[in-house]
Amino acid sequence: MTVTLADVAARARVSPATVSRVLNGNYPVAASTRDRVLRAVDDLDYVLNGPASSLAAATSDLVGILVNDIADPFFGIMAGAAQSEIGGPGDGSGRAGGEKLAVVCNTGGSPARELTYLTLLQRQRAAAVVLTGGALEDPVHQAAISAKLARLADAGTRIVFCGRPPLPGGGAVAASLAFDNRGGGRRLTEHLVSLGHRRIGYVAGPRERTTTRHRLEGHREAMRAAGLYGEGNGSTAHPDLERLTVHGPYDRRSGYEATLELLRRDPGVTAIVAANDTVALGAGAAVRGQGLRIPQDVSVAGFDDLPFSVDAVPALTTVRLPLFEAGARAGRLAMGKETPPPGGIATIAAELMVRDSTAPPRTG
Amino acid sequence: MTVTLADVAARARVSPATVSRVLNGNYPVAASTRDRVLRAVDDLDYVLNGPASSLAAATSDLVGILVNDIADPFFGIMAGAAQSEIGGPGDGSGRAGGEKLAVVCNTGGSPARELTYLTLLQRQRAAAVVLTGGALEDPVHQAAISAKLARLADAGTRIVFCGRPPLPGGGAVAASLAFDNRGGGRRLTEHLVSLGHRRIGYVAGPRERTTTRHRLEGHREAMRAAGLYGEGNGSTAHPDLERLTVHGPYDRRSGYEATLELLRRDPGVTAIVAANDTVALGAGAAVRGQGLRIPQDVSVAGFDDLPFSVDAVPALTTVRLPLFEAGARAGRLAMGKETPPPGGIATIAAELMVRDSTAPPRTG
DNA sequence: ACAGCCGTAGCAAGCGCTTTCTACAGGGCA
DNA sequence: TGCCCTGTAGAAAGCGCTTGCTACGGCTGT
Repeated sequence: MTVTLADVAARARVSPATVSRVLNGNYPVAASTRDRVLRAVDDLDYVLNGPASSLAAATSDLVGILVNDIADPFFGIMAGAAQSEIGGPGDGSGRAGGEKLAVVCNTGGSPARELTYLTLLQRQRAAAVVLTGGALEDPVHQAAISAKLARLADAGTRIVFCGRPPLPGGGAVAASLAFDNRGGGRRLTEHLVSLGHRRIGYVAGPRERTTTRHRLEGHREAMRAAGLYGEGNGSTAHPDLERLTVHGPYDRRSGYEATLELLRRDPGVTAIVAANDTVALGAGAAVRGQGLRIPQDVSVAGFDDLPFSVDAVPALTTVRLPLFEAGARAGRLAMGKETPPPGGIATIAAELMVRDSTAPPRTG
Repeated sequence: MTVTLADVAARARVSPATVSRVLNGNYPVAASTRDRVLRAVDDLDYVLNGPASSLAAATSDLVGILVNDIADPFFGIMAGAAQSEIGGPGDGSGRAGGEKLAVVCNTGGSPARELTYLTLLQRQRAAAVVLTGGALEDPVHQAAISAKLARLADAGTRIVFCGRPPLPGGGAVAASLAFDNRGGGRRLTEHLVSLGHRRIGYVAGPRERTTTRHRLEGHREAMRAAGLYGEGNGSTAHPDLERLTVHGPYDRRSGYEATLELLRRDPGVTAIVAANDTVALGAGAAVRGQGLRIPQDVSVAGFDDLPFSVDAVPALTTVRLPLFEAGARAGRLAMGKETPPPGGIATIAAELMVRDSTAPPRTG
């Protein structure tokens, strides 16, 4: 049926072993022999049998990239960047070595699917796995993930976190690139406070996610530092702070509805901070829907600085995360092309981008 | 080292064959035996060796989804929908059968990478491949793709096109879901014409792509039908039509720059039609940057109706493509869960969404 | 009561590669 | 001239699983 190594060997009048060695380039082969083999490969249009190869060599060239939501550019940008570092040398025809199959797997934010994908990847004996985005904080799930990653790791799979905080135990993970969500959140709210805002509504992401919590903690740090809403710490916030916080998924609809809710709870809010830019878009729509102007009546801010944010009207004040750079670095780490940061953990800075959607509150 | 089928067999006191049959559920096994085996699997935390399994069975559970730009929600939405249909029954723990590993591969629009991924998938003996989005029209590349797909197909891989026109020859492809880009483009321009616009700038996508061409052809059909810019057909358009068309990649920057160019070439344009919503965002920014108001001075329209379009200010008039539905259907087709449309080709309707970014031109 | 089945389980032969070990031809050196 | 080393190629033993075929016990049918 399909062409096998043996067929190529026969045509090139060498042994299968030699063909294998030519293809893998990991053993000296005389130039004339190599040419003969390569010609035979071309003539027969031979394609290596991946499973057989992986079985015999006990390794595969699959690299998995797990994302929470593939339709969200936040993940798309990171995944694309990672993939570009993994997918072999440039986009050349290169039948050369390092060719890996970088694939992205969409968990939809579901812990069960995350685990399923990890198992599938383990089954394929993946060479590396990159986990992107915030993690669920449920201890049961976290333990399951840890265990799974440990097994993957000692089967030789390299594990990299990208935009995801390190595991409590550390353990199996080769490298963690974590965004400074807390710092970014803090600086964003500081900016608002410094403009004169006091009543700031916060549209948070889904509960129990590290990203959500860190950004929210940064926000509250800034609020408290400004002497607003007294003491209290992460878990026990001042009641007014709780009242001005609404949780929801990371999508525009959630931003829209949460903002309406916020405006209802306290018609006096002068600023809305959203969990991310997509949510901020929905928030902005809700604000305008109430007949309020941005930023004159209500300031709106996002997080991530996705490409569309600069084109929003008015241009969105947000926190820039170097998604592309982080994804690319994660890809290199996964390939072993870059040495991990000291301690295996790197924190990636988040930069405040002040644009036109925030301004001082209306006096009076 | 790692646990093998034989280990499980030993622990369950059965033969490896029996374990395999329990796991695959394709052969009668006594209930008591099955239980024993499953317990052993759990006890040992056994995970099937995918490559070995694929080798022996001559099939794999990999399904590849090729996209042009993973950071673009246009593709993300389709890919996510397809993946959700492929990834097994719900997100359940399901160690059940149909579990496939749906993976998305980002070609970045590069023909070479597209081919590379196809080869990699062929190497893995993928169960199915879904190709999404417009295709390059270069005959050489098209022939290469056709040949590759033919080989994949007769190695048993199911091929599905989603949002991509059928191959000239038809051939290997099991099913093609094609968007009615031409019709959508036509209706969009008809809408503008009916509002009274005559000088309409067109920011087209990259050359030599089916999507670009079809949308542009639809636009020109409408222009000619309105008696504007005389005759001429697809390839030989009226010079003025050419002058009001600028090509560029599918990103906001391209939209921005192309629009500036269009405004320079003819300061009298009263409407800008963009290749897609992302480009339209950039176009809108350029229009405003020139001190012009949307839609009072210049109308702007997009294509795709991505989620953010409704939140643009003003809300974007565009053409809605049912990306999620199409992706899901493609996923089902790839899994063989749905019978292909007659002739293997289905055209998916595109619906005009009139919103606030288009209005009659200023009289005088 | 015996032949024949049906329901289960095991045997063993691969699937198409990789890789260790062995073989062999030249060439350099003493 | 003879020996050993280097460079190159082949033989063959798996890698861990699937599956066609065989085996065997107990039931059914007559």
